[in-house]
Amino acid sequence: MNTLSYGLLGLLARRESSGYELMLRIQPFWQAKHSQIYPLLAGMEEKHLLSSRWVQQSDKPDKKIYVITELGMQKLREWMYMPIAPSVTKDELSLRTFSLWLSDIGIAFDIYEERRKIYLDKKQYFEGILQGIPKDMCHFGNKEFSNYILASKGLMMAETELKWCDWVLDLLKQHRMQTTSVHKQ
Amino acid sequence: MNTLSYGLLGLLARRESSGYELMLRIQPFWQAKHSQIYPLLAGMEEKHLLSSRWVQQSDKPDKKIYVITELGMQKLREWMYMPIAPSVTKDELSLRTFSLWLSDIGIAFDIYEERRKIYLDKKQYFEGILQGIPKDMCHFGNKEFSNYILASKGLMMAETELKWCDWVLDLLKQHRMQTTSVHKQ
DNA sequence: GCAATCATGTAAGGCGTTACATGATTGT
DNA sequence: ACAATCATGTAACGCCTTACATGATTGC
Repeated sequence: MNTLSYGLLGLLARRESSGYELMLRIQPFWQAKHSQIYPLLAGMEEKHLLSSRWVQQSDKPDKKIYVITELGMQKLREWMYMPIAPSVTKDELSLRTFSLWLSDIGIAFDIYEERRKIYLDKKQYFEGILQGIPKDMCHFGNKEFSNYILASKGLMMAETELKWCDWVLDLLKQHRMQTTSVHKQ
Repeated sequence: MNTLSYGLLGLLARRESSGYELMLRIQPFWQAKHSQIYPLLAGMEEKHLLSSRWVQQSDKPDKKIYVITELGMQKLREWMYMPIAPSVTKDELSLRTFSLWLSDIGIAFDIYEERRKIYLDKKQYFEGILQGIPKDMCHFGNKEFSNYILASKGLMMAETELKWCDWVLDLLKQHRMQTTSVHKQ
């Protein structure tokens, strides 16, 4: 069983979901495509960690709802005592930043302004999540506590990323002003 | 050519390196093992993006130094105009946090205190990097500028992660105090 | 009309990890 | 003694992405 499987088990322990819905729920914390999740869920059902039923829908396509079994809950509880792998990040922007000195300042502006928008969207996404969480439910032992602290982390990180982007854009603006004033002299 | 290859090309454009050194240099921004990097570099040499020479060392094992070619520089410059993929993060702690309500508060303390140490190390690592960068070199067009803004981001992110961890640990402490006082009443 | 969302699935191939293999030097 | 660091490489396997396949509904 890999980490993603345990993550899906954890989401299903909170409430039953379709594969499609699980894919959307896990996105903000672990980017996985439907083509990875569907076979994984099928495998977990074969191992009796999950059970499923088809639900007919009139306006939308039929969906397969997965429910966690007692064996699944057992495996999930065991997972909580296992060592946690360090976080892995792969951000092309960091690698691109290494080679910034090769291109002109216009490209640099485009790159960080584009990224700024992404961070702003991210910030607003987590602000929306936090607004939907009733604050009196946010204490340890409650399922809402996890949503609360995860959304708070998402918001804090997005705010920092946004701050960094603005700072970089300021440095670029300062440089552009200095070089144009040199031209005028 | 994948993103990691361009990242390695970008590092080699700044200065020549061995495969081992490249593995260490790219770690903070893109986690890749030597077993992935060595065959990649060999492939890039076959495509004439790099050239290599063996350097003998008396105290340490011999090393193969890679140098970027003019063709490699050309490919790297072209890359700077291509769209940038969004950042991908896989953090087991986030998935573990979903299922926090299943385990007792002692486990929760262990988990976030362990992570706190990692964030503190990360913060100190980037502080060290920043201290080694001469501030007068930190403007656009200079190679040091990239190091400066990347290390600044690393530091800002680590500080935020640390702040978040302390905040979570505080919430856990508050909860523990409330529940023990209930027991006393 | 065209794109997006909802919904599930498979197949091929590329990306990445773990393990194997070797071997000297340095620090605990 | 034992672990860590330096240094390069290969092989097997698992993770993950891209593309293929289908099809209804909703909004622009």
